[in-house]
Amino acid sequence: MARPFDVTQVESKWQERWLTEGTYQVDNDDPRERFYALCMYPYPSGAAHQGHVRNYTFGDLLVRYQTMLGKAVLSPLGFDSFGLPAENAAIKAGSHPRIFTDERMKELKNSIHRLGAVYDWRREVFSHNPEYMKWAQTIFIEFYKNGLAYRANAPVNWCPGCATVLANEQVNADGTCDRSGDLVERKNLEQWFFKITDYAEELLNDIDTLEWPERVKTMQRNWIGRSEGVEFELALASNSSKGLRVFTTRPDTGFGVTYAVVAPEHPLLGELTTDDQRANVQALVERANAASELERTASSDAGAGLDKRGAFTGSYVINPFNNEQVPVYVADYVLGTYGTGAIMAVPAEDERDFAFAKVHGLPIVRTIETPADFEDGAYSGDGLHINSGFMDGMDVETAKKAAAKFLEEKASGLVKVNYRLRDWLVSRQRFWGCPIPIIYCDKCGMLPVPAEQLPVVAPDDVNMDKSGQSPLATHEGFRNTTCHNCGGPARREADTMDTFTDSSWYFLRFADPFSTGKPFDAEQVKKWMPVDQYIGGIEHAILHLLYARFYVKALVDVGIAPGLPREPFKRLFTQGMIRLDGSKMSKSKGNLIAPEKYYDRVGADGLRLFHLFVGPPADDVDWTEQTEDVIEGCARFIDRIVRLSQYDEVNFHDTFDDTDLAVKQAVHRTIVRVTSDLERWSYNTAVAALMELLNTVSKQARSDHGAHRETLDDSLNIMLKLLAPMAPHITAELWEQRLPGEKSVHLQSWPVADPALTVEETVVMVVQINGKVKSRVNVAPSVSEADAQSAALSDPETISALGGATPKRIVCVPPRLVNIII
RNA sequence: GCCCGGAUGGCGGAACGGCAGACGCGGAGGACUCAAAAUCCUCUACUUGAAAGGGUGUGUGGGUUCGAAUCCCACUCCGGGCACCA
Repeated sequence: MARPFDVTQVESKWQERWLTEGTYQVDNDDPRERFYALCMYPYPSGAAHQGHVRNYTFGDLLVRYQTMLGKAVLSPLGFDSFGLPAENAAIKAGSHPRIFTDERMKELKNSIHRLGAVYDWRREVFSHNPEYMKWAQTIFIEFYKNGLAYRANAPVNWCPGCATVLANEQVNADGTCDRSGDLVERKNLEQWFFKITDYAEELLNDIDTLEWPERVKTMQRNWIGRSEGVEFELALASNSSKGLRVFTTRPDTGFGVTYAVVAPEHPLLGELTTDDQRANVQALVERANAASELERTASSDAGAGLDKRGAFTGSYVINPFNNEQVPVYVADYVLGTYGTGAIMAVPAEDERDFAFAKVHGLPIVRTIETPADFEDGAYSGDGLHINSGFMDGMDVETAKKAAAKFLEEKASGLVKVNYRLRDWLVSRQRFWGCPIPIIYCDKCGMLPVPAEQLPVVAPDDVNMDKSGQSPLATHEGFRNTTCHNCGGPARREADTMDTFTDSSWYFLRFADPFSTGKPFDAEQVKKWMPVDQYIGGIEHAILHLLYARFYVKALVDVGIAPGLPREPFKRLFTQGMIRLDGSKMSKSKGNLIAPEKYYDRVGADGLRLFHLFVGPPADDVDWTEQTEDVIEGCARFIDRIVRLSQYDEVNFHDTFDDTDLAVKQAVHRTIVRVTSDLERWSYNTAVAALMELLNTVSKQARSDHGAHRETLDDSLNIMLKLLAPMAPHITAELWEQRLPGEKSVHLQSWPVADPALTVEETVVMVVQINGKVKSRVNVAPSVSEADAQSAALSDPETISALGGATPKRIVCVPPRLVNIII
């Protein structure tokens, strides 16, 4: 493809200039209105792929557009540089993850640079930078001191492939590891947790204040999983001073309780089990322990619940509603980690209880009248209560309140809210992460590492082989230390922090990486936060976006970020994925399309235009054979602009005439269109509008009649400004060629349309007969209803189409249409 | 099973109750050229018709409306999330 300019030369020239002239550096005391534009900082996996290109194209467009609007735009970038892939690659290559990571960072940075995306690199943050680690550890210690970080023995998700524990959020719905795909095992281990559950309510409520895609908000709401109910006591039949606490969201169905169930992990199970049932119970518990989390909690195609496995404990409890004895079972469909680990079972109104009751031959008592067409099974809808004593005749909502009151008085009942959200497990038994800054002293116990000893950095000569324990634990030099409190021997914590802790506050550090002696200066950060526009992939809908929200709230509360807004990301945009042959492009799948070949052929500008033009930014993109042609088409558009702005085959005339006015109007209407399209994330139509404008301008200028020189120049200059955020290199180059000595197109103000040029003098009004278009007439945009009607009825084509019929009714919507009903 | 999102020419998509298919890709024809590439111009939903013109058409079926791709109801298919959370 022969191009009218040297792409590589032009693009590298401008990339150098933006960098060396610090065009997009911005200071914290900048007096202009502020805008914080942020793309999720990447994991450095090597050269950029099309997903990165898409992400940074959108981000860069925003940075340049907001700058032209006159704002001080904060545009930082960094790297989420701790993580498993580097560690695994280093083990394989016999290298060190830092060497590996530094190389990948360099590659990625280079290919982002070649895209022409501009950042204030003075603010770069990367996780394995000791300075960043120091503050990450400081934050951990502050969380610890404020009771937000704690150590506990708990059943945790263990991934054998990654040889580490995982957070709940990193386990897929089918029980496999989000990263390696291995089946996750359940283990009891001492681990570190962050108390995200303290913030469950706030995290849930604040979702309403966010300008985020509904989809993401719904996913977070579901993940937090709030449910309101009553916790109360079922007294043991054998000893009424003791009770089994259960949680239910349906206290109104209490009269239908025909048994109770405890989880296999329930602390009271031993006591509840009678001697004659012990063998059965033992077998059930053993089977539940052996079963993977997958078998226990996941489901088959038949929906929730496999076979309802359980065993009778031999004990009975008293249902407080009717004082009847009901048997207590142990079953693995009840989870030890949710609610109280025990439930009251109401088979008539709960599907799972129903299935269990059927299998074990337990009675089913309906407490809600089922609708006439209801067949069989559990009925969970609304209806009037029956068989329910004082609740008979009440609807579900009313009965819930009555039952709660009853349980508060009679059964130590407590109205309670439970969340599906669990505390965030943050310790990892891996090497390439930020070490947890804690020591264990035999005399003084568990102590945070003092500030002056931070950061705790791992030594280089550690054996990282997967042995199931933390690599750092095997390094005696690291492990053994001295207690700063008593001077005696102590051991360091050998686990590292989840890398999601690093990505939970990097955006705060970006806003102020300059202050010394603290993670950041809250006063400085306050100038930029919250992020005005956050851009990233939908895959972070739960994990990163929930953790970061928690971090910011916690940082404010522990006093590291006083006065900061409690929500970090005001607006979020999630871009679509790029798919090749139906599956997501990713390094692990090995189906990447490198941008490099496009940089040489069509330029970063061509590739950027393609990503903007191919479809709505939020939609997925299918990379097909046609894609190559569309990319060529985008480069062709650039070439046409180059040729036109160099007056190639252009004719001129001397005086401004109607054809020039029409062009001028088209230009100003395009300003309106492009501006509104950029504001509403409709980049594909913004590019289309510019293509249309080029067609219009070029057609006139290259006709025999030609263009008025001054009008053409104005048109071209405005077009270059509108295109500048999308194709920054060529627009900067052409601007410089056309207007030498002027400041760069990127420092120009965004064009404003002249209202006098955007109004239409006449518009085409459609004339319909019975809703079908029969004719078109020209009318003034301000035409009255009466004039519109008479214009339609006197139109010859309409008269002939009517064929003498008398209109029954005429609908007038001036100036758009007249619809004649006959 | 529950909750979201989607379905428009050969293809990507446009149209925020008012001319369906902007813009681009592909395709056809033409100009330029010794020729090709590049570039430029014209046409391009389907169908019927020699043409003028007519008919049909936004996943399917209903509804609201003078008027529906757009709003409502039911369904089909595709994509995503959640899923024994009491």
